[in-house]
Amino acid sequence: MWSFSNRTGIKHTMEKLSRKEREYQQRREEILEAAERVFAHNGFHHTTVAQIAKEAEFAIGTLYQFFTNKEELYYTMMIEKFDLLYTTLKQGLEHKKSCAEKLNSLVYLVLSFIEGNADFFKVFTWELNVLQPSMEAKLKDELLQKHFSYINLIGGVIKEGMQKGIIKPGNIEDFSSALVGMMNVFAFNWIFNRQQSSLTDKAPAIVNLFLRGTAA
Amino acid sequence: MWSFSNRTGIKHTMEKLSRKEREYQQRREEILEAAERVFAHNGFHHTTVAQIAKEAEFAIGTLYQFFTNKEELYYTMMIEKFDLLYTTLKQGLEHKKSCAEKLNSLVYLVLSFIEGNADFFKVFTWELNVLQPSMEAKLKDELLQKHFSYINLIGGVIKEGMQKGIIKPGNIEDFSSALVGMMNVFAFNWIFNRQQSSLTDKAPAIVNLFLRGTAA
Amino acid sequence: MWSFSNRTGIKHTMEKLSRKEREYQQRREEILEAAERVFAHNGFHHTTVAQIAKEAEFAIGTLYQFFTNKEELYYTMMIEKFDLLYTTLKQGLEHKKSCAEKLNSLVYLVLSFIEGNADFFKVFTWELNVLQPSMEAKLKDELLQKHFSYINLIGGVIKEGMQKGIIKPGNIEDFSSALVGMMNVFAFNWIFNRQQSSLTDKAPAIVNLFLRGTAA
Amino acid sequence: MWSFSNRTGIKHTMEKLSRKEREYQQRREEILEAAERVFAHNGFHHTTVAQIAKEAEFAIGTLYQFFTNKEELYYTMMIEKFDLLYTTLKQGLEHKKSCAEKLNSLVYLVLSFIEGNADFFKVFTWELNVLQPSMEAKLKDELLQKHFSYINLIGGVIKEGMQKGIIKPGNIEDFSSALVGMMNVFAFNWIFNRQQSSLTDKAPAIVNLFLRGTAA
DNA sequence: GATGAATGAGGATTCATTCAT
DNA sequence: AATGAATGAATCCTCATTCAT
Repeated sequence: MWSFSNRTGIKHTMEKLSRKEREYQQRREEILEAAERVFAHNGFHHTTVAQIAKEAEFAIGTLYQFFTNKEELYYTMMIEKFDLLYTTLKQGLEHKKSCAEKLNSLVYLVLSFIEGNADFFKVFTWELNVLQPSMEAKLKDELLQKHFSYINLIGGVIKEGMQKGIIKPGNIEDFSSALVGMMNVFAFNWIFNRQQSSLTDKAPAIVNLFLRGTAA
Repeated sequence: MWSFSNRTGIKHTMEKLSRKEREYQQRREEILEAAERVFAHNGFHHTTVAQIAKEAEFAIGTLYQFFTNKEELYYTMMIEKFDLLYTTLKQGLEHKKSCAEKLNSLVYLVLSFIEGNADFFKVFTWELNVLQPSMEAKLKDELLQKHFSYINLIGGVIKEGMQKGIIKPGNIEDFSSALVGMMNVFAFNWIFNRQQSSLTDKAPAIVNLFLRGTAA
Repeated sequence: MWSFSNRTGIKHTMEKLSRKEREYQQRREEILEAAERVFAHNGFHHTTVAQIAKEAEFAIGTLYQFFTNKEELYYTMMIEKFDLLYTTLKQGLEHKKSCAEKLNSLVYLVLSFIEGNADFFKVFTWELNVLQPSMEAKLKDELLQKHFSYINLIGGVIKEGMQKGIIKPGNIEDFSSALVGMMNVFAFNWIFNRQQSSLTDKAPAIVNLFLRGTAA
Repeated sequence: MWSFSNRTGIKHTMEKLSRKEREYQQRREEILEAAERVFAHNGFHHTTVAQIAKEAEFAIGTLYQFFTNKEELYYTMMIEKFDLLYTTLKQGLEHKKSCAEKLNSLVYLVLSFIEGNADFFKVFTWELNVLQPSMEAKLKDELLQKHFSYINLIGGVIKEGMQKGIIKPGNIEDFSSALVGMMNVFAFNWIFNRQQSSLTDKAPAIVNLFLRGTAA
């Protein structure tokens, strides 16, 4: 009997804790989303902490309970986006069999991610290295790590293509770079042209050019 | 008599003016070069006008007699670089006959220009749009114009390739974008990897991938 | 019967109240002690309420149920210390007969108090008047009152010495000041030199200089 | 002939340079004086840079061209005061013959200096160590050096007294401390009592107490 | 009664730009 | 024309205090 109430007690405690935790994470997420919107619109240096606070509907001081400073807020946002991109790709490619299928999905997923996170891409392409002389080396390194993971994931697909004889032997890094480069320009142009038309529509052209260009 | 003195006068004035003008241009150029070095090293926002003045060995106030503000200095520097790139390409492609030759030269010249102006490319890729919310719309437009000229020049080569049946029919803009995208990534990586190896070495790989990918 | 229950009731109530009261006083005291430690270590302005709360192992909000603000906490701590010093001196001098004995004890007790409350002295000497432009005039006045009581107590001993013909006639305030001044410097130096040696060792020298200097 | 005009030229240059230098020093001094007034009135932490700037009739930014930060301004002010005190004492004691004369002058000069620089003393006594956890260790050390110089100067006079048999053998440091302690309390009281009466009037009493107390 | 997350006023510092010399 | 000292608006961050739970 007491063991039950005890369990209930534990449960209750757990619920309480997890509610707190949940609320904490929720607020944190709200702030990150607000930050993404403002950063993407104004760029890192033209964004004031006050703007983000207003957008997030929190007081300035509150932001500083979640992130130690403006830069951490910025990098954290970027890192979480990369995590999401990575996870999305990982899951999306899991069940594809052929290498061509994988490449198709890859390009499609990336472009579609960018379509859905235009703000992030804007920030990513334009400001990744603006913060160069910053002190938050740790966070910056983490961000670069995430970027490498993403590049390596692409490299993996290409490597597989080579092994299967679909892609001609060559420098995997160069091929990955070429593919990423093409996706980025299209994304860049799409954002610049105010997102008329659909970015994902360009996927077939990119895959086609890449596959023919690298065909064995 | 008067005509002589007049001529002399004119000549003298001209010489004087042109010396003045020459000196003016020379100082202006020195400032732009100093600016390029400092901007490339620190990025736009982490560069102070005082730093540029020191690098250029002029007083702060003097810079403001050549450029109305920090931003104009920045954009002017960028614009002049683009002009140089454009001229270089124009001249370099002038006497090439075949389209393949042109493409080869194009890629080689661009990569080689970037190698020789790494600072500029650094700034260009990373900060082109950092200045978004700025007021100097006029200058920004001019910079975008220059960028388009450069893209169009590439488009011209591709169009020619299509007309000659070397490149399969398709969206010229897309093809240009793809090519530019590939060049940019390689440049980006090269700069990131501290410029080990030569960037121009990558030219054949890029052209090959592009030509095979777009072959008719 | 009723008297019993009454007594019990009263007793119970008293006990309850007094337990509550006791617990209240105990917490209050814990907070004050924590405050003393932190204030002495960091000074008033470099101490945050959060630090004190952590040191006291209470929540921030709890402190505010015992003290209306940071300043009150500070002054209260100081006042209680002065009370303690005063009581210690009062009791310590009570049974001394001769004036010389009293002076000896006085100096010894003060120095020994400072030795045992170095933190307090640190705060006292260095920050007594830092809070000048503060609003809590009432508390500050109380603190000054306590300080005067302490000075007067010393004055009393000196007065007695004059009446007994041991100390030459003169301005009692001046003599007290001189004595306090000497004690303070030694205390100051002792704290500054990281409390090597014993501060109380200096007591004879001080008393000697003072007594000879003021001998009738 | 040219040598003369040359000389004139040099002279002119010298005058020009020295005027700049003179003006620079003058502004610097004005700022320091304004800082002294405001710091003494409000204490370090209750003084804002804006207040000092207003008092000095300069813009905030201008202060930062003379002093790297608020703390440096503070310490510099203190250090210069100590320099002045030291020089004043040094010169004032130079031509005194007897040790008693020297002690008399010493106490008189110190008290009189404090009278004329009440603000400085206020700051000195109350805040010397408030800045403990600060980073400007270099400046703080310099300030302590100046303080030691002052103490040593007093120690020198006492040592001389011992050698001449006027002061009984003993710990010079203790004797200096005792004297400084007495002077400080009187100064403290005088400042506290709103500077009624004259502080220097207390000099004879102090010297008398000290000399009798330490007589051989 | 206890808690500690949220608040936002306040202050130090930077730096593009001006203008008197 | 060249200079660079003076300016002060702008912005990041801190922390005493409050109040909903």
